[in-house]
Amino acid sequence: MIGDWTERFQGTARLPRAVRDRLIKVARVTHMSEGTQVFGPMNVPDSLFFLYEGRIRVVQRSDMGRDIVLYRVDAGESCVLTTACMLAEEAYEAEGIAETDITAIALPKAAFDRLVAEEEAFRAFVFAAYSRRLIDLLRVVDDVAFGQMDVRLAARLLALAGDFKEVTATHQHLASELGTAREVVSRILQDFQKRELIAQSRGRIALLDKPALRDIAAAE
Amino acid sequence: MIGDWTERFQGTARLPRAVRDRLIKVARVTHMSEGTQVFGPMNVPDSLFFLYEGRIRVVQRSDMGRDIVLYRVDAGESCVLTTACMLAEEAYEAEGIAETDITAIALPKAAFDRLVAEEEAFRAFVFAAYSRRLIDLLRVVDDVAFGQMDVRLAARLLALAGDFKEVTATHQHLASELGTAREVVSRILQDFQKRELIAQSRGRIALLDKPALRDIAAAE
DNA sequence: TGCCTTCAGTGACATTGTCACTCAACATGC
DNA sequence: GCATGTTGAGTGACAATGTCACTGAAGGCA
Repeated sequence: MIGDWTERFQGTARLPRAVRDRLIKVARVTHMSEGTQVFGPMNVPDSLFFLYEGRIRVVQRSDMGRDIVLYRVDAGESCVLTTACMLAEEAYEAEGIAETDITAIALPKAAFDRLVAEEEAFRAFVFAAYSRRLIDLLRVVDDVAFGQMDVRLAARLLALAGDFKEVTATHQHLASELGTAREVVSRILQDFQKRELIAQSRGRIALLDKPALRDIAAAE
Repeated sequence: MIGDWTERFQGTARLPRAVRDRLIKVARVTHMSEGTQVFGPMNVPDSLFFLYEGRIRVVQRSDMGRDIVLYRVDAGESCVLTTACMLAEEAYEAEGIAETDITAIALPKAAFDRLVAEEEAFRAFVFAAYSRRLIDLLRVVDDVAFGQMDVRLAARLLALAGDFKEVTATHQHLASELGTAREVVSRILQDFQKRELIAQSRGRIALLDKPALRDIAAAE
């Protein structure tokens, strides 16, 4: 059942069967439950993680209470920040939190090294993963440095909602997504509510007018 | 004279002579003068750059006039953002600008691939470079999202001054370093001046009290 | 029903960003 | 020297965002 995990991997670099088979041999499958800290400053892994099932949220945490979500690792992707940390052996402050129950595949460093050396497809996959995260972070920098908060909030609501019409999140959660304060989120949501773009109840936000929200989010 | 370039490379992964010799064979040496755009959205390189001499400033540019410096590439380092871009083939908005005259070594993609496959030291070097930049970007996100402007400005002044007592930069330049507006920099520098931490003249800032500035910068 | 915890709303204020200017410092040509 | 143009810096008013100290509402539970 784990045998087909590589088929889930996205991006330009799908791994062929031969690579997949080699991976399976050396990998250890691990499970973690929702809310677990997968990695963090105090919790540096000695293996490289590939996510088979579930989702990880990677968060930058400030000395004060504020957080900001850097990106999410979905099933089929690799979490290169752990790799980065392992290889650079530098301090960093980001932490990864299991947003659902997860199944991950841990690849010991030596095995990783050998695969990178010997399998071109694997190499391409790893580099693509790195590149993707670098570009994700560029996006975050752009948003935080130059983006307006209402724009960012509208975009985040739409992203969190997906195909649904409702988001289950407190104002505090949304603030921690965007790296701002709860009061700021409250203010902007009030405004959205007055304009009848959303309806609020405790812990839930109904998106009444997605097209209008998309307009706001597009002003980026 | 270029033969010893690998010796300059920093970090955990210095390249041994064998790797170095292979590199020299396939690399093309290029020169660019100060102010040239080394790479950018409209100017995607087809090779991987290793900087032999000089410095490159990597800047994120917003749709409005504002900029922010992401990091600098010094002699002996590699510019992985170009790599990232090449491999991911995704759009990005950052651009690299030669801050001095530079000498770079361009490695065609095929040669890069072969070296990564065959030379463990080179592989380690490349991964370390990626990791370093990821961590640099985490730092930028942290600064922009949670840092106070006076703290960031004090830190940047000290960094730009190095061992000297004076910084040659306009308020606009400093604003573009930090991703803020000129007026904000002016205000804060006024304050520093009133407190006799600096002295200003057109285009130059003398750091009168570095220890005090360091105190301010340390409040990060 | 009466507490208790968590979530959301509010007003005052500080910091930062934006806009529309003015003035000062240098460069250049006469 | 002087007139003029260009660039760098200062200023005040205002908007957006962040911080603080609250209040009150919603839901859980004994």
